[in-house]
Amino acid sequence: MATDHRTLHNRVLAVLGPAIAGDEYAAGHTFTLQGLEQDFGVSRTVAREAVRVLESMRLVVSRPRTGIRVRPRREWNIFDPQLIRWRLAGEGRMVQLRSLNELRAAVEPAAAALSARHGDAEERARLAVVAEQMAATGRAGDLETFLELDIAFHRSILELSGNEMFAGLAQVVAEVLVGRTSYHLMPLTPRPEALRLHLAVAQAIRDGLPDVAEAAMRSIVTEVSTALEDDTPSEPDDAPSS
Amino acid sequence: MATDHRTLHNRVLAVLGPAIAGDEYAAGHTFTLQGLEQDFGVSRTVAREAVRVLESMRLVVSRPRTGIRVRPRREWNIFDPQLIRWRLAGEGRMVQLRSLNELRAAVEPAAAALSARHGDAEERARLAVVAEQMAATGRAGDLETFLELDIAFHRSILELSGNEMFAGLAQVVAEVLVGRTSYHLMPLTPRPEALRLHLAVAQAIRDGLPDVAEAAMRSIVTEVSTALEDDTPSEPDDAPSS
DNA sequence: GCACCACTAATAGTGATATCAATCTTTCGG
DNA sequence: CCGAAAGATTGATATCACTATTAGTGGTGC
Repeated sequence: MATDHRTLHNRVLAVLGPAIAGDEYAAGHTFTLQGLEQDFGVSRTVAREAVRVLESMRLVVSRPRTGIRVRPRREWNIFDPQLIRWRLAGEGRMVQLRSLNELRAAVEPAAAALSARHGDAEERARLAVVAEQMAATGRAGDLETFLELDIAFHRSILELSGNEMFAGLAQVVAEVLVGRTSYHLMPLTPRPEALRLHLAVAQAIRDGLPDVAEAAMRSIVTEVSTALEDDTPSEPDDAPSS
Repeated sequence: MATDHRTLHNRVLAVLGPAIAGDEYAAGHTFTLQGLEQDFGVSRTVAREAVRVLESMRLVVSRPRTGIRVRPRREWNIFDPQLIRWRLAGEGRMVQLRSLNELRAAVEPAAAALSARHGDAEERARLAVVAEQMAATGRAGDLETFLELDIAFHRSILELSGNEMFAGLAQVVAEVLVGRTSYHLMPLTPRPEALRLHLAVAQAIRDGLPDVAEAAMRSIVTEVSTALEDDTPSEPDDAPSS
């Protein structure tokens, strides 16, 4: 999940990416390769490779004589999990989380229904086990393990749906959950209602009840929505690796 | 929308990207930079930049001594519009379209409802105009203009929803519509029912009726789903620029 | 005098090449 | 069985020639 920092251009990206994604540079701001070389103390090759990546995410365009220009936000590839992580690290965190949650509200119930219909029986059964483990670690207050299980739970459902695009969102959902935890937007011990709902989803999927699974999943994400409205942001306890 | 082919590395990508995305190389297959240099007759610089882009899309990983390895498909950033276009050009076109349509079925009705609630009044009114134009050009059999209007219609709704993530899907939906048209998966003249539904969505959004807008939009995408089940694939009439 | 067009020059990015460093894998020897 | 060395491949730097784009500059015609 964490980005590979072995290469120099990735280390440049780890600084430049969040800066652009966090709106520190207005759309239209231009960099030059030479400027980047100097600012980061890297060779031209490295600077260029970093720019190529930003370009493929549509954060910037590079043109001769003009330099490297920051694109308006609406042109960005905002489904890139890397970009999501960068944005969750910045100012617009809460706005971003609310957007992402609206997306989850649209997709995850549909995925749960599909999973109940088409998912592999063995996998479906395993889901209930994960939900039980979530309840146990949740009540014990082991947030780290809980996060892992939570990610596994939602990932399994998105993958069980049999739809590649839904499965592709697993990475996005994982970023959201990690973000919510590391920025303390998660209650210290998960709400019992949430734990109950996860179990309900798992059982409905296991028992092949699409409508029940869909409704329960919808409850999960709408519960998160209301929580996000109330909660106040805070500093990360452990800066997520970009 | 079309990719910029002015740079060499983009021309390399235009060949290599569709080849990998189209499963011509199994997961685990490795390239070497030297091999790419020779195959494409480009310098190391260019080959590396192309690899960097593929790497940022998570299609490959590059490691010393090992080379450039193709990742399993489930790790790809399948929401990248570039990648979607590459995949729509390949064998798995129909599977991909069905997945994308299931995604649309989850998202677009929700977006339509949000637009009816929160969208700017002027923009909402303009939607009905676009729907009328669609009906006119559709009946006239002007598929090219129809496609443009269709894209504009869906893009407007996704943007009016006020949710950045939904707006980000506009690019994805556009790729789908372009793909369906250029691979002749679109009827020669749009079905009257579809035209009627687009108008219904536009009017419901204009009149601030979320539930009606949502239901009508749901009808649009489910109609497409059933159409996709029956239709048989065919060759592109004009290869879409990658 | 003003508008417009063509030419010119400066400025980035683009592409190629050479060279060395770092790293991972495999193999071979103890 | 373990560890060290060798070999292969990417990673990084430096440098040069090329090209596209823009801004200026000057001339021409109205």
